[in-house]
Amino acid sequence: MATGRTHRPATRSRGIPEATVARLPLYLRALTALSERSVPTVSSEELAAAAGVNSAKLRKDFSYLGSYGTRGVGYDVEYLVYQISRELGLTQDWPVVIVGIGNLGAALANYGGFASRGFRVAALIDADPAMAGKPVAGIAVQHTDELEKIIEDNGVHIGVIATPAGAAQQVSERLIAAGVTSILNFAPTVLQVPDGVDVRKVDLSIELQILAFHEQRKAGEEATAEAVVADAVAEAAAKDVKDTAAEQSAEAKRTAAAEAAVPSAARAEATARTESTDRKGPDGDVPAVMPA
Amino acid sequence: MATGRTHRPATRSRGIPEATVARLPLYLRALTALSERSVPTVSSEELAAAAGVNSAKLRKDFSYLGSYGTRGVGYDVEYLVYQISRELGLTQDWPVVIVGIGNLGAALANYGGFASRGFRVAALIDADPAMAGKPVAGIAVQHTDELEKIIEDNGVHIGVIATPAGAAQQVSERLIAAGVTSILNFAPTVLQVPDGVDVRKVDLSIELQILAFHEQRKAGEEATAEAVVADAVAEAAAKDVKDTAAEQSAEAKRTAAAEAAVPSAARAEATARTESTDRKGPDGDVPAVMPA
DNA sequence: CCATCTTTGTGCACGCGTTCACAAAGACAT
DNA sequence: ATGTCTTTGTGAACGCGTGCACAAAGATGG
Ligand SMILES: NC(=O)c1ccc[n+]([C@@H]2O[C@H](COP(=O)([O-])OP(=O)(O)OC[C@H]3O[C@@H](n4cnc5c(N)ncnc54)[C@H](O)[C@@H]3O)[C@@H](O)[C@H]2O)c1
Ligand SMILES: NC(=O)c1ccc[n+]([C@@H]2O[C@H](COP(=O)([O-])OP(=O)(O)OC[C@H]3O[C@@H](n4cnc5c(N)ncnc54)[C@H](O)[C@@H]3O)[C@@H](O)[C@H]2O)c1
Repeated sequence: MATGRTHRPATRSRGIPEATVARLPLYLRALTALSERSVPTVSSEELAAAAGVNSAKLRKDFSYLGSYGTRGVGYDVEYLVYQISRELGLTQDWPVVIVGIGNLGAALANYGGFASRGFRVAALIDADPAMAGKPVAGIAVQHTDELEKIIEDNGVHIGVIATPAGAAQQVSERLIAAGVTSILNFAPTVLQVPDGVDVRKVDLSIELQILAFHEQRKAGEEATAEAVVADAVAEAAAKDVKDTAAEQSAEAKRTAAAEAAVPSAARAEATARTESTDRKGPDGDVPAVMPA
Repeated sequence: MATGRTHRPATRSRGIPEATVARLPLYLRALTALSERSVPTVSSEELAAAAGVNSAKLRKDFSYLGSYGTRGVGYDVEYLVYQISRELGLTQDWPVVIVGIGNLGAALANYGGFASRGFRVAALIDADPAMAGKPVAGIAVQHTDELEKIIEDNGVHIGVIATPAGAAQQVSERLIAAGVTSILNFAPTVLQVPDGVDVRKVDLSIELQILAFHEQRKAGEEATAEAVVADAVAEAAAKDVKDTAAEQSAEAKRTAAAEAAVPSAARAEATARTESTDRKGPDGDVPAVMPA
């Protein structure tokens, strides 16, 4: 889910591959668990299993950090925890602000995993005047007016956006102008940011859609005759539109497509459909325009 | 953040690359926004800009679905919305259960973006008897005892796990045994699942750590002499441990590493450190073992 | 009907990431 | 000290994803 990486060629000689960086937290978590159980050393095989990756991959990942293992024995757990933590910049304290203290923002503020790894919630910010001063997770919510001052006073470089989609772009601009250079975005929008600013996004809806794709695949394999037929109907209808429209004006084609697509979709759905609600998300989230 | 994909070679002839699948929801969102504004057609260039990707990539992605564009004009918005929706399996209704109705689970249940794309929250499940019957987002929470029955009765194939990390593996096993084949996991654990089950994870902590890594990089570039020195000290201490330990037994090396790593880390931190809290997350989240 | 202009669809090359497989390093026993 | 056994670190091959660049398709205007 990485986005917006400028992927500068790393002036620094030691360039750790992005894919490796993304796995380091995984290794760190597994190592921390071992450390708690006072396990002194661990082999690449064992650790890889715990982290859910290939052991060769893990060894190669570690090789980018240096030679921290001992052949015939494995890796020293405590030592590796320290090295990875240092590489990830976790040996220092990162003040973080959360903007948008609604359902999600409040949950994030309450999340313990935040503080447990060197991240400190420096402030909670919301545009709703009614929220101002109200404590969430033991911290008083501050109004958006204070945003710039908060960022600057606390030397914040990492911001979390949990506002409605419509406000996200503007919020990101204010954060960046005030000094933030890393953003974790929970709003379903593509943020436009200048070079040098890293954006990572977490999008529940996208994750579910990807799962749905594979789920449909699985269902399609033990294809019920019924489903195949329904699909064929939809397919045929779609093709008809295309072929017919080819001989028409672009305008006519568009109309034909829109009209034909809906009924065919409805037909394909008929088998599984339970209830057709009005698809209209709250906040700025765009409603799906699928057949109603 | 894809995980656990079995990556079966796709019996079906039409194999859409995983990277493309992950982008389809992005395109769909941009297209839906255009559709709302009644924009009839869109060029690959425009749509790519809206989705934040390269236009060549977008065209190639669409080419896997078929030839849905018109040269010299672009793509028909409505038609493309339908095709992508169908490809993602969004023309059918997917019942979803959320397990673990705490801070996060409740926020998810309240999230409108869920229902807005063909996903229907079929049930909310929690192990806490006190929660049972309590309505969250208009749905009564049900007890874990009912899990299997709920899954089977509603034909649920997609499950969301928002329990503490310690419970996640067990919950996933029950879900899978009851018929779930796709899991969206918010708990910070690597789930062990059988072939044929897709798992995608959302891990806030990992995202922040990745951001911290890049943030540290940026800070290192306009390296203050102070920071360089502190880093060098830590580095030297670390090296010392390694070199010295090489002449000792593994046991001694481990001890030396553990002891030396802490003070050197503390030293490196000294500049930026604000407050050293006891790192102990709630729930099953593993506490970081870094210098206290 | 022809010319021009726009935009798609894709062949191709390149770079990154993954995985295999193995030589070398080192622990440990004798 | 020497041999055996375990496990690392990495060279090399491969496959996937990305982006360039362009030919072909088709719209549009004269
Ligand atoms: N709730 C979830 O589970 C969930 C899941 C995935 C994505 N999201 C996304 O996260 C975002 C927040 O979701 P939510 O359910 O918490 O919504 P919400 O409506 O409960 O909360 C949004 C909050 O943002 C505040 N806000 C609005 N404009 C603002 C601005 N310009 N500056 C600062 N604050 C502002 C509002 O006052 C409100 O408190 C949405 O974009 C949503 O699509 C939510
Ligand atoms: N809150 C966040 O912003 C956030 C962010 C990232 C990750 N997470 C992770 O998501 C998970 C939930 O976080 P939270 O803040 O909501 O925690 P929480 O403690 O508020 O909620 C956990 C809920 O799960 C229920 N539960 C416990 N064991 C269960 C079981 N076996 N079956 C069903 N339900 C069970 C508990 O009764 C509780 O209601 C945690 O693993 C956390 O690490 C949370």
